[in-house]
Amino acid sequence: MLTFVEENYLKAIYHLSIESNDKVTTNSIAAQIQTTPGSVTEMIKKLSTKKLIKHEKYQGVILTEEGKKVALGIIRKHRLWEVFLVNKLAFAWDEVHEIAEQLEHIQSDKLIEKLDKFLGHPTTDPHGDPIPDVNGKIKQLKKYSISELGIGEGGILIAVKKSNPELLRYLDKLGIVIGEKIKVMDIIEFDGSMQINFNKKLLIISSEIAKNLLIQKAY
Amino acid sequence: MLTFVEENYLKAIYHLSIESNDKVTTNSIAAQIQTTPGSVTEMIKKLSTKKLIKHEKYQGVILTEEGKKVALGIIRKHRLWEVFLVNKLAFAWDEVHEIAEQLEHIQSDKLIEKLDKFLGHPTTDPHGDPIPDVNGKIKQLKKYSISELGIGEGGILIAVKKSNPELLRYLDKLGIVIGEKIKVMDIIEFDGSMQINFNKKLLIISSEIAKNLLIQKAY
DNA sequence: AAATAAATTTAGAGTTATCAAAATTTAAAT
DNA sequence: ATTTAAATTTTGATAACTCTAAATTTATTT
Ligand SMILES: [Mn+2]
Ligand SMILES: [Mn+2]
Ligand SMILES: [Mn+2]
Ligand SMILES: [Mn+2]
Repeated sequence: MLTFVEENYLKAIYHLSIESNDKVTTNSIAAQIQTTPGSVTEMIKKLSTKKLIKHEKYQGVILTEEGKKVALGIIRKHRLWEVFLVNKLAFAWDEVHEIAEQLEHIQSDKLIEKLDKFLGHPTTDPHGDPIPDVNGKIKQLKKYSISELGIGEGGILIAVKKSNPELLRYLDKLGIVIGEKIKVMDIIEFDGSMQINFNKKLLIISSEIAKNLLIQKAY
Repeated sequence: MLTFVEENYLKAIYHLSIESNDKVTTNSIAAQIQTTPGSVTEMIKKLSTKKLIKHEKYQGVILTEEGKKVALGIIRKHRLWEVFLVNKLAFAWDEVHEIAEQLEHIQSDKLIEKLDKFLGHPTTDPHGDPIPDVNGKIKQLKKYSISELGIGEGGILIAVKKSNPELLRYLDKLGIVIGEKIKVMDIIEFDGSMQINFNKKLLIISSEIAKNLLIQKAY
């Protein structure tokens, strides 16, 4: 049985490993979890002896198969609870992440099975992120940030990179929601901001916002 | 902000104070929480400095108004989650207590408000226990254990004293459910077991079971 | 190739909660 | 009123996690 803290470390390492496609560094973990490098090193030792991660001194860590399975289990719980909060309790999508951070640690396999059924076996959470299945299988469909696109390119908005409440509320304000068509109309060289066509409306977004909008390319 | 452990102590002290109508002893807390008297004394000091309980050395503790409010808030959460688990996720009534023990510590006032609304503002949990309102008001209608009754007396079964899974499953087996009429038909002097009329069926129950069946007297 | 900078680990110490066992106080029995 | 028993508190030690600051290793400049 893992502690609350151990679970959070595994989840953080998983997320960082997806971003970097490589070994995860001590400092990046410290930044993600908002703790100090010294604490991270301590926990790395612990998770290593439990064979949840592999670690060579000064060389960063990677999750073992077992560690990855645990991490995906927590992410599954997190995202299912987010669906519950939005679809059943009528929370806004920017309010649910913090609460799900707590709910993801509730221990009961049966609870998650029943919750999944109650929600109608959803495949994505309110921010467009895929929900791993019971066995930890996750459908990672290739996502492109619109900041990588050129003029005239576009697709369907499927997710938002960071579930930051301020970001999500701003998107609400602009009328940007998941599932609609988005297309790059112009790129302003000066600051990288973009003119986009979202659902037949023209909008200007900063490069910082653009980075956070993830699409599935339309063929 | 209280820790998980502090919350559990306050809840335990509240429950014990209801049973005893008096100061709660160190040993009874230790038994309830399944810990040692030494640990209880340590925590008593901590909760006293936080003014959540009052304590005189060797004389037991009582909750302050603030402590009572906190305890009732946790009980409110516990019982609302139990309703959710039974009514929405189709758990059996003997399966929910353990999970609610975890869920009761999730911190979010808004979550509980919304959950309460989603459940239709229930007034009792699946075991018949009253749910405190947002302000900590609890409708403690007078409950009588049928073990205190004489032959011919009875009422409506409104609650079960202990939410012990084995007990609850046995009651299921006997067909004993909350909300139906119950009446004492005979008392066997030898071991205190009782013959009861439950919902027009005759049943024999041990004195141990009888103690746990709580009724509201019919007038 | 040295020197400097950055990242990582180690060392030492603090917090919260736990336990077993000893010491103290209160309650019960003789 | 003593003695004995029971309840409670204190003491000393441990576990999990945290921090700051010093020491070490690796990476980057010059
Ligand atoms: Mn989230
Ligand atoms: Mn978390
Ligand atoms: Mn319960
Ligand atoms: Mn609890």
